[in-house]
Order: sequence, then structure tokens, then C-alpha cells
Amino acid sequence: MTTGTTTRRHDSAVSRARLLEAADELFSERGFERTTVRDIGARAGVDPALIARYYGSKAELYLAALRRGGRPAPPAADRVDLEAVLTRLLTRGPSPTLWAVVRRHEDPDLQAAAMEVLQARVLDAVQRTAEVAGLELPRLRAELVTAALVGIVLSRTAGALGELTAADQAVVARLGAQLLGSVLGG
Amino acid sequence: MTTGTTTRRHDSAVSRARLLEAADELFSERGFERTTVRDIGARAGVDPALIARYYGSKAELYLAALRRGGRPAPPAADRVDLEAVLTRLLTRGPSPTLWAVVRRHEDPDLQAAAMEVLQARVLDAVQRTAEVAGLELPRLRAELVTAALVGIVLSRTAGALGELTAADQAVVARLGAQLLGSVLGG
DNA sequence: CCAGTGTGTCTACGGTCGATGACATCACCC
DNA sequence: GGGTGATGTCATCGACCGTAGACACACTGG
Repeated sequence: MTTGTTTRRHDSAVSRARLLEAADELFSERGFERTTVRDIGARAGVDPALIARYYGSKAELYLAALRRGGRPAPPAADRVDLEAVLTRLLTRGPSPTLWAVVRRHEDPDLQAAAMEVLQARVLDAVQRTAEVAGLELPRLRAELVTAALVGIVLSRTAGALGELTAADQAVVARLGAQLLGSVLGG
Repeated sequence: MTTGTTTRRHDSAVSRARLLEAADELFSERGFERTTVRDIGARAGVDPALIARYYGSKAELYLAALRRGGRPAPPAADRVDLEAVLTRLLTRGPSPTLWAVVRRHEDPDLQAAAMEVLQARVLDAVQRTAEVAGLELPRLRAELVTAALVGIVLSRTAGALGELTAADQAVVARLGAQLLGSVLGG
């Protein structure tokens, strides 16, 4: 194990952390299937074979990255601040969770894990907003808003829509929140 | 060549058409990279090697499918009917063009071709709507609406959001149009 | 100094991908 | 009726994928 504060030439904890970090980045940028373990190893500066050793498989590394990003959900206010949510997601960029909305995983376990995170982070809060506003079909509205949200975040970082990518983030967040909020009453 | 009306046992035109049809379907369902030439051949009931013979490559088959779908753009009204557009896209389901918005092709030619179609079909009409409404940032608004639109259509057919997938199409189109139109004035 | 264990490196396997080209089969024409 | 081009079938190539395992090295405890 680690000998106190001295830096070791070989430290599995460091290697594991680097792999997890690189995996999170690459899964976010390209999604699960399009990132290879060799890519992850290269970005982490770690031999890709260590993924199998420390995480068991690429899929389990994905799950670990999903859960790591799983910070505590924001306090469930009655009315979600869409502009804040949008700003946060635009800043963080795409994530495996968002990809799973638009393109399901073939592996049901991976899909379920991703949707769990989405549920806790955005879906529930948006649905609650629709409910307290007394709107009909609150769940459908929440899912519709989430779908649009995902489209905006992914499109902005994809770069195919030039102005959306180039525009100031605050402007996108403001306009986007206006768009998303229009079916949540207010 | 074909001998009048008699059906031939071997007819390259039929094989080509079947491949194109199958390719369009599969590229729409799964995107470009995730569909294999073997899949296309299987669905078409045609040997996948004929893709190379008749279209040169998988990429060129993709371009052919893109262009085939390129029916004449709807008449450019001053105010786009978002509910109609949404209904049309929800009915047709995802398409290679929509995928290209959220996930760029690695091949610039494929990406450019896809964006050309998107431009003619959706972007221009939406932008024009924003312009005649005298809104600031018409292009950004058009791209934002397009991004949200793509998110909704892809998410609905992906099936990860259960109610969005299960809901009646007309309801989705109505709510979606309300959402999209909120940044286009009116 | 030596064993034992944690850690890293490298090669290779089985599988799938897009693409190629050899070969077989069919239809037609002189 | 035999040649000729069009069409279809098949085996295979090289590249890349995730994974596994053999091996080398570094550090620790005796």
C-alpha cells in the first residue's frame, strides 16, 4: 500500500483514478460504443490492459464513471430553475447519461444505470415542477422537456449547428430556458 | 437490360433498390457507424458484397440514401407550421440527417451532405419564421429550435423515456410545437 | 540477500468490420 | 450453340475491437 506521503513510482490508486477520469471524458464526448479501451488507456497514460485488471471490463468501468459523476441531487425545490440546470449541463457538456436518452445501450444494465442517474438529476425535478403548476400530463411534459434539453446540449457540443456552438453560453441558457419552460406553466 | 415487363431472375436495378431501401431504414434506426453492410444485405435479402459493386462503398450508399430522401422542400411559407413539421418528423422517425446534428460524422463529406439536407428541410424555414417575426438572433433561435426538435424525435423513438414513446403522436406534436414555438415569437 | 506480492508491459486470441477479387451462374446475341 | 457480358456467391484480407494471460519489474518483509 502507499507509504504515507511519499510518491510511489507504481501506485494502483493513481492508475485507477486516471483511467476513471479519462473514461468519463471519452464516454461523454463519444458515447460508450465509440470509445475504445485503447483510447482510454492512451488518454490516461496507462496501459489499457489495466482496465480489465482494475475494473473487470469496459462496461464496469463505464458504470464506475456513471456513479462517480453521481453527485448528490440538488435540493428538490418545487420549481426547478431551468436556466440553472441548463447552464450546468452546458458547462459540463455531454455525458453518458444524456447519450443514453437519445441512443439506448444494448446492454440493459448499462441503460438502467444511466436512466437512474437521469431520473435523479433532472427528470424528477422537472416533473415535480409540472405537478405543482397543476398541469395535465406532468410526466409527459417532463420527458418532453428532458428530450429537448438533451438535444440542445448534445447539439451544442457536436458543433454541427455553428451558431449554437459559437454563441455565448449565457445567451443559450436564457433562450433555452425560455423554450423549455414554455410547457411547464409559469 | 430488362426485357420489357418480364420479371428477371437477376435484375441489378431491383438489387440496388432493395439495398438503398434497407440502408435508409437501418441508417435511420441506428445511425451510420452502427449499421454494418452485412446488416443491410440481410435486410435487403441481397448479398452485402453487392454494396461495393453498385455503390462503391458503404459511405456512398449512405449518400445515396440521404439524397433519395431529399424530396422537394415544402414551400417556404413565412411562418413555419411547427406542429406539422413535428408531426412529419415524428411519423418518419429518426433519419441520418437528424443523427448528424447530435453526433457529427467523422467523414466531412458525409457530414456536409447531411447538413445540406437539414438546412433545406428545417433550418431555413425556422430561421425565416424568426426573421419575419422581427426577433433578434434569428439564426441562433432556429438552431436552438432544431436542436430541441432533434432531441425530441430521437428520444421518442429511442424509447428510454417511456411516456414520451408511448404517448399519442398528436399530443406530442401539440406540446412539442408549443415548446418549440416559444422562442419564435407569435 | 532473497522470496513474495503488487504493479506495469507486451503479445496474442477470437470476433467483427468494410472491402476485394476469384469464381459460378444466368441471359442474350451472332 | 458457343461466346460474352451482366449478375450473384463466396472466401478471404487487413484493420480494429475487448479481453486474457504470460512475463518483467519494483518494492516490501524477513
